[in-house]
This record gives sequence, C-alpha cells and structure tokens, in this order.
Amino acid sequence: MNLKELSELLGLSQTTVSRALNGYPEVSEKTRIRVVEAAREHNYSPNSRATGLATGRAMVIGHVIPLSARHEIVNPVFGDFVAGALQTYSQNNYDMMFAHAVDGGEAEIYKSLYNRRVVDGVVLQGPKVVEPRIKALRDLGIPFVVHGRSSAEHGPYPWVDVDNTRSFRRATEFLIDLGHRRIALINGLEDMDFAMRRRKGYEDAMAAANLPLNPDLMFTEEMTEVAGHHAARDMLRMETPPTAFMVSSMISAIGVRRAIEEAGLKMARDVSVIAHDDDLSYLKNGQDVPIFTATRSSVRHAGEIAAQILIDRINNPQLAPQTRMLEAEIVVGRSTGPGPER
Amino acid sequence: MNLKELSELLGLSQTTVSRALNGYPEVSEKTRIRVVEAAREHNYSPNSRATGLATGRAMVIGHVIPLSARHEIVNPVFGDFVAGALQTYSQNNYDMMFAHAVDGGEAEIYKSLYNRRVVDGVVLQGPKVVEPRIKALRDLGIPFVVHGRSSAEHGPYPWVDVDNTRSFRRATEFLIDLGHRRIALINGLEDMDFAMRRRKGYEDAMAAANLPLNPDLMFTEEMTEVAGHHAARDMLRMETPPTAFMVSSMISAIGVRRAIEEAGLKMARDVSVIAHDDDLSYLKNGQDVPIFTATRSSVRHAGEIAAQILIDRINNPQLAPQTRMLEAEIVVGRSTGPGPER
DNA sequence: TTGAAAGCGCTAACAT
DNA sequence: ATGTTAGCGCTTTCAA
Repeated sequence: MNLKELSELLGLSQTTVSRALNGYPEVSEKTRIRVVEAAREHNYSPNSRATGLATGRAMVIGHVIPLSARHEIVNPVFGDFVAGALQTYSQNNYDMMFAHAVDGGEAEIYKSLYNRRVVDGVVLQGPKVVEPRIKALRDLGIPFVVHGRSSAEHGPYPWVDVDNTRSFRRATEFLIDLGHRRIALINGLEDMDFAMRRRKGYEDAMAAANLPLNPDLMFTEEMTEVAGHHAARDMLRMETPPTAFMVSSMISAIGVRRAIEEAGLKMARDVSVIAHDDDLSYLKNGQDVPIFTATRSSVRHAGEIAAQILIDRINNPQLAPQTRMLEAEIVVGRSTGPGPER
Repeated sequence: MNLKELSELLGLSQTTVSRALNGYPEVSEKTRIRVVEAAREHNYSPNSRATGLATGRAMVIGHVIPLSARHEIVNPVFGDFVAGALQTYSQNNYDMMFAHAVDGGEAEIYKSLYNRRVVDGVVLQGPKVVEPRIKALRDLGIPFVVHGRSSAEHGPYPWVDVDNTRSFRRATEFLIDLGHRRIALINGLEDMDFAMRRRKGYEDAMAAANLPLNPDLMFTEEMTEVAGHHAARDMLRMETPPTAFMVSSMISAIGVRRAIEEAGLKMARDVSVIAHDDDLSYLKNGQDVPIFTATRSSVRHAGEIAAQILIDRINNPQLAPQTRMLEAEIVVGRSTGPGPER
C-alpha cells in the first residue's frame, strides 16, 4: 500500500493524506482521524527512500568499523556504546547504518556513505592519537561526532569521551596505596588515543608516588586474550615480577589471569588485577575480591550523548561543535590476602 | 554532482551516462572511458535513494538486536557473526542496517524496516526454542535467514548454525575421560535454542558415561560475569562441589574463574573450566593449560555464509530455503595437575 | 481546508 | 550506439 493507493481509497488527494499523516495543522481533525485510521488499517508505511528523495534527509546515521580491527567489534565497550546510540536514534526516528572499512580506507567509506546520501551523518569510533579522518570529515562537510578524542587534532570538533586518564590514575593510585610498587600496565595499541591517555594516567600516578617507570612492565598490543596472556606470562618470569596488573580490557584480562594461574600464583593474594571494563556488581555483595574500575555504564551513556549531539548538529549545521567529558564510574573494592609483599 | 549535471557536462543524455557507469554493453568503449573518468574527476556517486526508488532495491540488509538482551550485543560471538556478514555484504555492495527492538516488538521492527523499504531482507539472530518471528517473517514474505535454529519450528526456513550439541558433547566427554564426574554446566538462558542444544550435548555425554544428572550442577541464566560468578560460587560451597565447569560464554567464564579463585582453589589442578568461545591460540605453544572449545572463527564463518544465503534469496525468491550446519572448530589441550580427584 | 502539479535523482522501456 | 520519456513514492510550492 502506497500513498497513491491510500489516497484513492479515501477519495482524497495524496497531498491531504500526506499532510494528515505528518501532522500538518491545516488538515481538519475529522479528515486526519479518518486518514490515520485507514493508514493503520491498511498497514500503510511510507517508503523511506521516496521520503528521503523528496526531503533530502536519509534519517540514517553511519557507524564505521575498521575491519583490520576485528577485535574492536568484539570489544564489549564497542557494544555498549552502540547500544546507547541505538537508543537515542530510535527515539528520534533515526536508523543506524553499519559499514566496515579495510585499513586506511575509512575516509573513503564515510565519503561514500555520505555522497550516496545513505546517511545524514557519521560517528567516528576508535580515534587514534593522530587521526586524519577528523580533518577529512570536516573538509567534506559531513556532520560527525567522535567517540573519544584525538590528541594531535587541535581544530574544534564535536566529541564525547570518558576520562580515561583519570580512571587509570585513580586505579593505579589505589594499587599504590595498597602497597604495590611493581605495577604492570597491559595496554591496548598506543596509537589509539584512549590507550595513550590510559598510559598517561598510569604514569602520572607512578610519578606522583616517586615510583620508577619500568619499560619491561609496560606492554602495548591489541586487546586480546592471547596478547594479555603472553605479556603477563613473560612478566611473571622476570626476576622481580610485578605484583599487580592494570589491564585495558576485560578480554586481555582473561589472558592475564590465566598466566597468573599458570605461574602457580594466587590471585589477589600474590597478584592483583584491575581490568578496565570488568563488571563490578560483585562488589555490592561486600565480598573479598580484587579491585576494579568500571566504565561499562559510562560508555553506554556516552553512546546516548554522542548520538544526541550528532542529531542536533544534523538539524542545525551552524551549531558550534559540542564536546562532553564523562567521568567513568569508578568502583574499588577491597584487596584480599596479605598484600603484595611476598 | 548528480547524473543530470554530469550528463550536461559531457554533452550526453542521462541514459547514456547511466549505462556507461553501470556497465551496459551498448555503450561505446570510447564514451564509457570518457564518462567514467569524468565521474571520478567530479567525484560523482549515484544517490542511493534515487537508485533504490527506481530499481525497487535498497541494497541494505537489516539486523535486529533485542534491546532487552543488552548482553547480546556485548557477547563476543555476536560481533564475530556480524563481522563475517559485513564482509560478504561489502563484497556484494550491500550495506548493513542495525535496528533494535524492545522485548516482543521484534516482529514489528522487521515489518517496519521492510515495509518502509529500508532493507531488502533481514537476519534473525538469537532464535529461541519457540520462535514466532520465523512464522511472522514467512507470512510477511520478507526474505530472511536465521543465525541458529528454532527447534519448535517445523516448516522449512533458511538457517546457518554451528553444531552446539556436538561441541558440548565432545567437550564434556573430554572432561569425563580426564576422570571428572561432577561436571557443572553454566549455561545461557535455556529458552534460547543454542543454550537448549548445548545442554543436550552435555546431557548426552553424561548419559553415555552413565553419570547422573545433578540439577544442582546445572545452571541457566544470562551469560554475564555476575551470573557466572554467583552460580560457581554457590556450587563450590556444596558438600561435594564440581571438579569441572562447562561454561557457555567466555564472559560468564570470567565470573566462574573468579569464584574458583575466591574459593581458594587452583585452576586446572583443582577445577577445570571449559568456556565455549575462549580464544585457543595459547595451545599452539604447547603449554599446560586447561582445555577449551573454540568456535570464534566458526561463528565468523557462519556470518559470511548466512549473508550469502540471504543475498541469494533476495535475488532469487523462489529458491528453496538453504540451510547450513557448520562444525565448530574444537581444540582440546592437555589438562594440567594431578587431575580431578581431590 | 483541499488539490494539482512539479520535482527529488535515478532506471528502464521504447524509440531512433 | 544514443536519446526520449515515463515512472519509482513521496513532499512541497502554488492555486483554489
């Protein structure tokens, strides 16, 4: 059922039916009711391509995943962000498009999506420290918002981020307060902006406590089980192994914990592990567990906010770029056992 | 730059330009080259909404995530499947649409996406044992493919699945061979078809070994860290606790392992854990690690296949529903320590 | 308050 | 080998 058929059925013009359905004021209430009911009854829904052609709006927003970063889509944080954005989109009648890009081709994908009028705007996820995509999007005039920031980018651009530096500083401080001195950092790839910031938080806390930075205890790789395992295993074989691990992802933390088991060490008593996005609900039971930071709900919230900023920008292009810094929800539990001196 | 402008620029009709760009044979090679070059030079890309309107095809496929199942999008397996599908889509010039649905509203979302001609077909993810969506999609005439199966659905429908029953049977057999007798099952929600099949695999193996099924060792919940932790913690407090855990997700396995640590037990020596989608690359180093099944790459492959089946179906609606069963890639490592008798 | 008609950018019959 | 023309299904002036 399309507009024409519906209007013929009602003995009205397409115009009137369209107006009635879209809430224009000049339609009589009587007609509107008749139209709306007939539409529902005959299961009419407007063809979004035709609407898009006529209005010039796609009502779709694009997300692009670098294909090389296959782990990215598997990163739970990614899903949290997307879930948040999805919620805001549906409240505003937007749909979400998903595209992927081979390495280096991301700018092309954005351009293609926008030029073909598939999307009205895009969300840039996983920005690197040096991120040419931001300039590209700005130059192309594509409405966008960044999840995260890019430190090397000095022009204004809209972003939403959680305070990664603060999270890692606070968590590291917590470990230091517990008496740990050899604290390892199992980080993501440090050309990613978030990873660089996390390292900074870690370094800041170490410096503030006058603890030396040991390059052998600072590892950077993709955030996978395997990478976490290898790094932790090697570190635990050192003469003076670390007594604690700051880990950038719950996924790499799986590997880290396994390495600890394999080394015959006991979690919490011999070694503490803080993973960035581990679930924290345990702590509510007041149990003896290692400490953690939690940002899962913060990330979901970031998705909601980012979507709203982008939608505002699409509707009002001359708006100044909005930015929003979210504090990660940090929860720390008690450390168990005799502590780090072994 | 649109078709009209481009054709005026070239002194050709829109038709000829369109034909040149779409590879129709009746265009002279000379003209084609001239057109293609001008298009590239002026950065022309066809408006997909206009193309869609004219052709009746959206070149978009929809994926729907139940919002209630917020964990679903966070499940790594979900990402693997999507990544696989995305790859096939881009090879066939399809884009991927992402929608979400509040509980029970999934059929509406499918209908809406299809009626509005936003998508040409949809992928049904996370089918339940009883899955009304399949009948709904069939009745609506929407091209679709199911990732997984629905046991209560007896009519023909296209699906791609991994052999969950076999995976869990084999992994359970492996534990039994190692001498384990009290094997716990930490499963997902068993109204989900895959979870039901996994339980069946577990039960089959136990029955074949004449081992009793102990309801207290069979847990079913959402596959979260918290749920895994609670279940394992309670089981480990039993008089005769399990010596091994079969876990349905690497995420719940995090909770299970933590509960084991908290109980003062040593992984592998005291308790073995097999998690469904744990990464297995460890084993390649020939280390002493617990055993695992791996299906990560199988799931990605499932995504590729499912996408292809759907595309074929869209292009050829009278095709009989294709189905495809994939064998999960199963890898088992050596169990460490003195074994389960403690 | 309603309708006629043009047009959004493309494809596909149907000429030529 | 190229062009003319009529849509695809909607919105939006402009008229009535």
